[in-house]
Amino acid sequence: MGVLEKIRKAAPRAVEAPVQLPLDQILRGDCIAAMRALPAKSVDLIFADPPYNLQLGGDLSRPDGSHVDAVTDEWDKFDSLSAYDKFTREWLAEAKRILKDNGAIWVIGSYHNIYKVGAAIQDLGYWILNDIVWRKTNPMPNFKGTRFTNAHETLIWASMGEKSRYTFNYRSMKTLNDELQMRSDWEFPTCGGQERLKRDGVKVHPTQKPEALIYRILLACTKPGDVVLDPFFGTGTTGAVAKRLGRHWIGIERESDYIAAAEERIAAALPLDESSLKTMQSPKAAPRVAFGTIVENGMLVAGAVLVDAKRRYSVTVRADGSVISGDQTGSIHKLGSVLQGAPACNGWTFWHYETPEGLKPIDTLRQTYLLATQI
Amino acid sequence: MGVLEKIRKAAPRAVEAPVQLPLDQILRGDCIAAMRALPAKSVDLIFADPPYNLQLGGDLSRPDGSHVDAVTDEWDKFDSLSAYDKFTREWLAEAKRILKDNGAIWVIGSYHNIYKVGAAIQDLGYWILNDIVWRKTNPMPNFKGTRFTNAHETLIWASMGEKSRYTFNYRSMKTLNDELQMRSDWEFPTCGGQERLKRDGVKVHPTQKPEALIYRILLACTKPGDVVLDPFFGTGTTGAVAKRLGRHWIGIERESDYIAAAEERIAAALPLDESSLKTMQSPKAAPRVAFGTIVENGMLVAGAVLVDAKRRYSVTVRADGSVISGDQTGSIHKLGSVLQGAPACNGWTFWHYETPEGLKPIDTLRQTYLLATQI
DNA sequence: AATCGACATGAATCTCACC
DNA sequence: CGGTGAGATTCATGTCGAT
Repeated sequence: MGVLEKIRKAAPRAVEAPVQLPLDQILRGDCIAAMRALPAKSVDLIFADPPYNLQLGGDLSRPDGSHVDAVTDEWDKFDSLSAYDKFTREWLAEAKRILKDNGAIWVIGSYHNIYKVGAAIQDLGYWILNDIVWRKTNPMPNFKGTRFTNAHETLIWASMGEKSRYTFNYRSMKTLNDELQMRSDWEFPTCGGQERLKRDGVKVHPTQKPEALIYRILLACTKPGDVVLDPFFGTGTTGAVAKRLGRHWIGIERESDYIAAAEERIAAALPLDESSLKTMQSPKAAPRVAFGTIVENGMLVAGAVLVDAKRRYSVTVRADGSVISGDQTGSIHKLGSVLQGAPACNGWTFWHYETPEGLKPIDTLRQTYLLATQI
Repeated sequence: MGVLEKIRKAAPRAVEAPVQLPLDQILRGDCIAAMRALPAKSVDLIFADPPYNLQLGGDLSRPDGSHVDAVTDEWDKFDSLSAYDKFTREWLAEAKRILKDNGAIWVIGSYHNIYKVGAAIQDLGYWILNDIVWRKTNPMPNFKGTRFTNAHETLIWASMGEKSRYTFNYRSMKTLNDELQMRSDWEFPTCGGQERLKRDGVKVHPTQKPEALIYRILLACTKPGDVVLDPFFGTGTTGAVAKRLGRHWIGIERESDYIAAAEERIAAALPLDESSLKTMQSPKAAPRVAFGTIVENGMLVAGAVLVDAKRRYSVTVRADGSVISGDQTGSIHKLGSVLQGAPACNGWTFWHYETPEGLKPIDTLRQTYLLATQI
């Protein structure tokens, strides 16, 4: 074996250890070119929100005559369906090179593009694990009455191959969903209100995603310290959530306006145990509220301590909505029963949190949440 | 209209008529071969529930029915994936030939196959109108806790092309949904109980679809008397629902066990009577009333003044049913849009007239007129 | 100080018959 | 095939100003 061959063979190993990843940074530039500059097998998870190639027609107005602000940005325009197909396969191939063997990818899209994305994912040898439906609580109606209200978007979750050992924090998801398996249909409102980034009263990005959506994905499919890459970074939702959850992130973005907004936003994001109350929301319709939802919405933060009414027991809240006491972990209900040695326990009424007015049962948080979301 | 003109208008219909379709029958045989025997542009709607049989583990059969040994190596996987792709494109191409220019297709699938199906639909020049999520109220849990509970299936609704004029009974859907637009996420239980066909206590078909799902599709996208083709007929859910709704149906099925079950089932299905079908018709079918008719009948007199709800604009009614404001004249719709500077305006709801009880939209006059002249 | 109503807006492939 | 004009068409949520 010649020297060159030896070097070639040795190179991969040498690369593996001291991998030089631009952690917690935004790389400015074209998505595919920037990905090419990243080392192979170096990233744990990719979350991608690529252009949807909407192909909108003329102007659209509401029945009241007001104008609908559509996505008209250049980055969403492609010459043809096959040009979009080519673009999709190129970035997905680069993504596969960059991912670790046990890594995984999430891609979000709508019916305009998700079938092309999914077909490419399968052709490239990824293994689809689930598709997830994001049901919007407040979608834009179909103003002309021509179709069904387009009330959802689709996410595809895929591993590197059939045998790959991907990360799935099953317990976290089950706890987040109040001891029921998390299903493939998730309900969140669209990104608006305080969370929506604006400059001079105008939205910075036309398609900003809700943090709650990314939060659930990173909680389900990464471990603390993992590296999450977002090749279509936009205004940095992925970076902000990754920072909150103690994950490393890398963003790729072309538009400097978006980069500036993202940097400011991520700088202001607080890691979980310090973050202050936030108002996001999720479920509705269902009278049942998972304790995880209370945490997801920031009404209680990870690290908060809960005690029973007589302060005999205490537990600490974790990011996935489970609680911990010594070496015991589980749902609020489970730990209530275990610590008391009782056959069952309603965690909602058993556990309390500190307020300036004294202890209050966490059920008041659930009531507040229901009031805010149900009317 | 003179006699000659009437004949000229009728002529195209005469050409359409003598198409020889095997209505309300099950064609036994291979789906693609049977479709080839059907005439072009003859069917109004296709509902298809193609086999999903990919990556299910254990036994696997190709779309053509041949057996595939357990998938263990990459080549086999690729082979089965591309074979499925080829099969999908073949039957979708035949479907496109058979459909009328203003026809449409529905296909149901899961993440195993729906991306291949959707990509093929787009490549073949169909135009996707919506994708619909069927949320199962009672999905099978993920027993191993390795993924999210797969709690939904996906349906794609596509027309023959971007400009095609497909059928969509908007009002029926809105009524069905309690006067809110029907959304793209539908909730139904899986098919079970009395509805599930069984023989000797064993389910006849592994993936029988709930009738409620097909019912909603046919109600939304067909008119009474339309022809619905189901190329993967199975136990005939499409036929049973079509018969109930007064639509013609054609089924294609290979397995004689399924055919026998389907025939028995459809024979027992009872059609809804005409009057109940009629109530589900769109009020769009109600005859149009010109504003001039209202004036002609003295319900408003020339010289009457109309204003908008906030009294910001006003127009005067003229004898021919036009309205005037300053030097602007035209229809109630045109002046509504011109005065507001809006791209369009529904004059019936925009303009109001004075009554002792206050302002009322002129649409109430139209309703009164319709009530008095109908029946 | 609460409450109410007007107004704004969100990844949207958004009319159709008749000259 | 293009132009024209009549006619049909919206839900949930957040903000802000008026009462």
